[in-house]
Amino acid sequence: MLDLRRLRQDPAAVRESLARRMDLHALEQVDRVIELDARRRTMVAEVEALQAERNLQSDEVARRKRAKESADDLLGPLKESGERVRVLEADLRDVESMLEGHLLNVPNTILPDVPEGGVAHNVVVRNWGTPREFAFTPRPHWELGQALGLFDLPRGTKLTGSGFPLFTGMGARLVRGLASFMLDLHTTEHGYTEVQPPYLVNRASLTGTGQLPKFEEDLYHASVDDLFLIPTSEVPLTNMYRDEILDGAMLPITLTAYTPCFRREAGAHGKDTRGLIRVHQFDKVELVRLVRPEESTREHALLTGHAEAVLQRLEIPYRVLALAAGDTGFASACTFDLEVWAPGVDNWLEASSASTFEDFQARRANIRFRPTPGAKPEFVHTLNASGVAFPRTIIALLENGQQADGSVVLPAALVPYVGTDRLVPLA
RNA sequence: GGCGUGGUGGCAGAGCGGUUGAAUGCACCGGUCUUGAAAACCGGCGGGCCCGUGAGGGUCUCGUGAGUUCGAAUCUCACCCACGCCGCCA
Repeated sequence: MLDLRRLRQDPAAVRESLARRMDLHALEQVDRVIELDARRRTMVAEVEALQAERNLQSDEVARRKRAKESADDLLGPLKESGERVRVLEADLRDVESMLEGHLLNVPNTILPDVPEGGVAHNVVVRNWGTPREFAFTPRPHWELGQALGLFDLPRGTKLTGSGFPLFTGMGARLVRGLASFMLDLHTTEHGYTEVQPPYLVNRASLTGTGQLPKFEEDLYHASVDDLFLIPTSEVPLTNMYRDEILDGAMLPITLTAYTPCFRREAGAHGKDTRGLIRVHQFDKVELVRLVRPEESTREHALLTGHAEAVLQRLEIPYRVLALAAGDTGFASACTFDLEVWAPGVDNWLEASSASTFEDFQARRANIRFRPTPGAKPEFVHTLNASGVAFPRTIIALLENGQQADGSVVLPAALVPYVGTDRLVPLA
């Protein structure tokens, strides 16, 4: 949520920043917000002036009653002005709810360093690792997975539908190993606190992080209880501190969680339907940081490094993309994507997205802190990154590690967790 | 699912329908004292919004929303949440 005062003070700067998203709708929303904000302030002044007058008269009634004097002459006018206040307040509430409705649909502003343009203008800021030279044509992960008995996608489809992968045997073991490996890395070496959160969350939580109200169609909904399956553990982790005022000494708060993620992927039908590239349910280890505003740029780099460390330990070649303004997510002010190299499908696949939201989520979720004891509360800055998403990591492990004999060599870091250095085809 | 109890400021915990934004204690901030610290003492101390360059002023807020009333933390209704017991179940 944007800061109304900032919008009021310098609407041109906000509009300019939003324009970089190349989202005309956002600009229209902002204009509505500016208009409603002005209306709201006029109405507030009016209601409050009337209330102030009423309060004085009401105090006079109280004073006279205490002095055992008659106050009957004041009661009539007070009753009447009470009705007027009631009406004005109802109008005010209407305007305020419209204002909030529009404001919640305005995306975050973009940071100055973010590249201009749309998806095509994302910038590769660095590469890590060197894609292997293959003496044979590398096979796609779905062939490898089937040959190695790691997953059974047709049966997963039978259980639920397409996009709900079923891992089996060493595949299931690999998933479990990856979870332990990543959590161990982040908790022992990067200092995160491990969390095991609920997988269903309420509307307030999803509004806090920005998935609602705009992206409801992307979420699985348990309608009887009006709860939603989490699309990422960013939602429960960030919302842990919703409506709180934190002690500045607690910051930065750094959290990690291993959870499944559920995404309807509405509008993505027919895209990347093969294998594990795009699925409705996947596991992910998430990293969330709540930090002091002045730290957020540095924290963003640190966070990105934590996600990169996972891929480095797994010896997976990857590249870091600075997303262009037009490709940056609704709530994000700046995002770096980590894309792993997948030789079998001959493509780079997003395995992590590291974003800084500045105070956008903190305003929605009302997460504040006191810079020093006794000081006025300020909004924290929130950041998060996948550290990292499983399916595409598994794709990269399989496709990069595959050997001519059909086996897959695992990176050394994973051996203690999976119990073998090599996955071999079923007999 | 049934019955019961309760939701007040960072925490604990008072609160007759009218100088109560809310006693008191703790915590916290500033000060006195001290070589320093502790203790003691003095003072301050919720949050949002609006107006104001500022000092400051106004308004709202005692789970949420409606209602009664000139006036509600205090009365009524609905909802939400927490806790306890029973039932069911991992």
